[in-house]
Amino acid sequence: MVRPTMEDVAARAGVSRALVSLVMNNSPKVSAARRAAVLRAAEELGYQPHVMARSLASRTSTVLGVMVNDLRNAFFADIVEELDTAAQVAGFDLVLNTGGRSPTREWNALHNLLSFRPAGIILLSPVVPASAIQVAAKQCPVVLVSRTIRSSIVDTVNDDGEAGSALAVDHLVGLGHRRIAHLDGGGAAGAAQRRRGFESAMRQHGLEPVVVRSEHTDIGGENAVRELLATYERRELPTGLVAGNDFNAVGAISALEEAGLRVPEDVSVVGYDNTSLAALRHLSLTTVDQPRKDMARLAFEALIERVRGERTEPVRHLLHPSLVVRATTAEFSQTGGAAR
Amino acid sequence: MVRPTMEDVAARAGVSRALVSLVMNNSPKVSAARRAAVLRAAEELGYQPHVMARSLASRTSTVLGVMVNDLRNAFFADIVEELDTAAQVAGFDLVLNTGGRSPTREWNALHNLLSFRPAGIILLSPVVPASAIQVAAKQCPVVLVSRTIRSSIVDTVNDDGEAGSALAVDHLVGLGHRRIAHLDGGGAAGAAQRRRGFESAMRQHGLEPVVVRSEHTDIGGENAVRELLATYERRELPTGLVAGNDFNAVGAISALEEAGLRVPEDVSVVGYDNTSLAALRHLSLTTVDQPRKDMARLAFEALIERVRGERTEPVRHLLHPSLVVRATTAEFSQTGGAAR
DNA sequence: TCTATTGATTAGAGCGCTCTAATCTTGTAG
DNA sequence: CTACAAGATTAGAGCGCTCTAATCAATAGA
Repeated sequence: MVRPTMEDVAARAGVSRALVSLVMNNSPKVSAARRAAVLRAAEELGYQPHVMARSLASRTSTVLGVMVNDLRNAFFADIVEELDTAAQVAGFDLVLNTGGRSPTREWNALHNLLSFRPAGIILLSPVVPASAIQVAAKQCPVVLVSRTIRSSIVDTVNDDGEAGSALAVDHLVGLGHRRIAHLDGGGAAGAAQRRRGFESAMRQHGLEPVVVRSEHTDIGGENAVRELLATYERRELPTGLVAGNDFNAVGAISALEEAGLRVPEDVSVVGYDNTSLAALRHLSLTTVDQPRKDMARLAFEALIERVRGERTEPVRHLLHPSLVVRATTAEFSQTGGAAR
Repeated sequence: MVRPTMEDVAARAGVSRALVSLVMNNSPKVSAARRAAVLRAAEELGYQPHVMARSLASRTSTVLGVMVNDLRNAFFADIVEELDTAAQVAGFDLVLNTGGRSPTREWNALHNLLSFRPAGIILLSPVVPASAIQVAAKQCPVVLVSRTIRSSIVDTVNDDGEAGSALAVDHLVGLGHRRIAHLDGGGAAGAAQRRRGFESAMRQHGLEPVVVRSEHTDIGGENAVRELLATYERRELPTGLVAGNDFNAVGAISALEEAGLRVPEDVSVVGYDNTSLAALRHLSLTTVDQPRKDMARLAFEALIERVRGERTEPVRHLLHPSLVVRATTAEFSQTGGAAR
């Protein structure tokens, strides 16, 4: 288990430790002969530089701290995957933490990341108070994804939840729907923006926004629809639903079908997030897609720019979502739709 | 961005660096007065030990390397989340890599992990050759999840895919089904075992196993069912389907319903993996559940045992999956099922 | 009063590397 | 043959910490 050090390689190659260091960092000022000798010695010994020692000595870090509040959320898992891909290319390593949606746990996690003296930190939808983020940002560059903050030293990357909801509303209105309801995600991340976007888009169309309190789960969607069914007469029922997210949409569809209403013939439903769920042909959910890849890329780039000191002005990316039209939305028909 | 060091804390507290070190590692041999003074100085300066420096000096590591072939796969994301939770409790930090299902990329990722001189490494369903794993295992303890290997220094944690399929078969047979087909996952991880388990379970019941080549996707499930429909007369069609995974099952259900067959009245379908998909009330898929939490826990424990040197014998955990019965399976009825 | 003994504190070497400055080689011009 | 610049190599300090061994202080025993 005891691994060779630079000293060992130097001895075997018959050169100094400093020369080995130069070779390992492929410095141009090493003669071809020595370089070959060192490389061979390293190969024979199975030598590999010690990242931490290197980091200590060079006062630089190749570590990027990543804290994700919940990795089970496919959205964040996707982002992490993209971040890692970019990091590998750029020669960085990810130290990853989960915050479990708990401020205190996140606070600890953040501390752990900082104790690595990382080059930078990316926080995915953190729930810690802004002050904690500000403290971290004084130690190294910090980029926030799916969270905003008023700070001149923190960059943020968000999708425009308001625009996303507006996209859904516009789509439904374009299909002739007038009575449209939003299933609100409550306190979930991004839910507030989605609701705001829904409301203002509806008003823009001169329509009255109907908002039902719900949750970002399928059960939440079911309950919300039941409430709708209990509140409105059949003929007054909204014919278009803008769900808080895809799970919510699926639940809504279940409850609608249970009540004898067909989707999309009687009611059109739009989800949000474009999860793998939505793409299933079985569901073919019309939904709003957040450009995760772009978000990850921009977050990574913003961080690296700061790390390299290429920029000091804060940057706030607000990405435009897009609508993926599938089979749960259709033209509004007075009569209640044609058969399939 | 320049952070205080132990020296700074020592100076402010009026003690030596060594004493600060003792306090930071809460050694019992420090007087209460000094401890308080040091702690206060540290607090005031916002001092935090430098993990890498500590690691270098102490010749120990709190880093656990984790390589996951695909984080987008919810199964692995769940495992990572669990691993991190355990790691945080035990005082370890995760350095995470993704392998992108590519042997060469995985090989690089593995090297990156090793360059941290981690305390141990956990590989989630790696595709690198066994020899590479063996090489890594000579440098630090290695635990494999969802992958087997013949090695005396590597621990493994797997779910018993054969048993899982058998569970599905037993369930269907118990419901009276006799013509049962398996939608094979092809080269996907674990697919071979699931098929073997299916075949032997069927034979055990004195039944002829029917295997249709498919994939672990919904499209794959649809195509497999279409093939089945094209091959068999209606009355000869399998009445039970054991899908390769949940996505596959959903696709199969789509194709069945498209062909006018009802699930579960005409055909019962069992998935595999118990993804969030299966739990949706809309689908309510009967499926096989892999005990992810247990798998993560056992993997972590196995690694820590090795790290602590408490065990040198390899351990091979084979976990028993369980069947989650939901609404896509029902008793076989000669007539083609009762109404709902 | 002096010496053990125990407990608290510190000096200083060293972990594996980088980096600056110094030294050693060449090659070339005078 | 000397001088010197350019290139190649190395010595050695130092990154922030730990850890062993040494030192120091205070109490107890004789």
